[in-house]
Amino acid sequence: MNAPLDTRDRILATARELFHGRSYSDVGIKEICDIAKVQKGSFYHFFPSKRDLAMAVIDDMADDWAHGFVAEAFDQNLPPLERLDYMVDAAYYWQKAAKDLEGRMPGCLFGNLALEVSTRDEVLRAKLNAVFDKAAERFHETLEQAIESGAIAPLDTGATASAMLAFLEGVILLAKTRNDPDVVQRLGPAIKTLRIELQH
Amino acid sequence: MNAPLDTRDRILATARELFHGRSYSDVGIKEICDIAKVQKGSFYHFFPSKRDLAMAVIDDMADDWAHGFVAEAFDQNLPPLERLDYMVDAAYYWQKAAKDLEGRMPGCLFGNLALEVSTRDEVLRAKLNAVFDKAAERFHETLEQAIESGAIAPLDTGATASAMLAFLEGVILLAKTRNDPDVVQRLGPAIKTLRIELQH
DNA sequence: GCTTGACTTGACTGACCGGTCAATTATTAT
DNA sequence: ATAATAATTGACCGGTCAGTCAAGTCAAGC
Repeated sequence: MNAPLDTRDRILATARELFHGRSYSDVGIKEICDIAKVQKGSFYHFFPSKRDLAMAVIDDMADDWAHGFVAEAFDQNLPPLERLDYMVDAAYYWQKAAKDLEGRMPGCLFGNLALEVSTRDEVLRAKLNAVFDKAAERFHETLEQAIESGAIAPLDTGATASAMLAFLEGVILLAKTRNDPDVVQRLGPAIKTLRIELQH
Repeated sequence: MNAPLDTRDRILATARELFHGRSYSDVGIKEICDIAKVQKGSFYHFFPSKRDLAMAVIDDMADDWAHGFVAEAFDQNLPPLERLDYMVDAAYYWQKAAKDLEGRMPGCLFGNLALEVSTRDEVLRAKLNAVFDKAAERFHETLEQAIESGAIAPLDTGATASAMLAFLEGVILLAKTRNDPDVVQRLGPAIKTLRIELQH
């Protein structure tokens, strides 16, 4: 296991881990290079700037995310409402594992980056926004199907989907501040109670 | 108006504004001093370190917050559920005003700082945690009163209060990422639908 | 008038920041 | 074999970072 990654991948993986565990501005390129066993010049051969690295990290994580537990959680074979619980569970176990390993709850990389950089980098903000849009879309289709199957009464699926995403991010934010993954498990399931009614 | 602030207050007010509008690590002491018209040495006469400044900023903001619109929103004379709407409204207008003024949504200073620093500074994390605890307490008493008055059915007031705070923070996070205060207005009212049932 | 202590000044430190670059070595295509 | 290109090296750049410090200013208390 742990097939030898090529230089670019090593930079990417290291940066992702460090950005997630600390923050964008707290992690310098030198530190990334040292850990990834790469020279500075080599770094700049693959990434024109630190900002471009951040872009790549977001893409990379969004990809893993979409094909990983998000794909599992939003499995079309699962009853819609169970997907929500699955998603909360996945978030919980992930955060718990990270805390057991490193002592601290890293939170959500996208949420962390969004609050840190979205006031000073319009392009990064737009990219993170797109990631959130995609996530909201998964909630959206889940809600549509839940209504179709009669599991819940009709409601404003678009707005409620965004509200659910916001709630999940908020719960992770609070859990991170409390440094306690259990917060996710305790509050998370309330995601199913969120409702925004249709306007008539 | 705008009585001449003394040096310490000028530093504090400037730092608060800059930290809120950008981020903790993106704002340097030199910049704060330049804007506050204070010399570096004078700064370090009042604040032993940048971190101590952050502490003071959090205290300062939490104070203004508690005696400002939070006190208004959680007015004991208002029907409990209306307080929740008031809180959401207040958040919306604040963010909207800030965006109209500066072009960007700053979000919540506490949420921003929490995600940025809580993985690398235990003391700051604890302080932000305490601010959240206090806020959750306002939600808590509101829920207790709502149940007492029969406005809502009994539920786990402690957990639901935390969930509401998390939701508010999440909505502000999403709105900031979208750079659109209207998100707060559209999703915010769903805070009243959140429910975590009592364990029997 | 003298002392004390809070406050201010601005030059300074050393570390670190993101980023550059010319030179060198591997790899690949022809 | 050779030419072209991709990847790597490590020294180097100007700027900024948080923080220090010695030298003062100034007002209050005695």
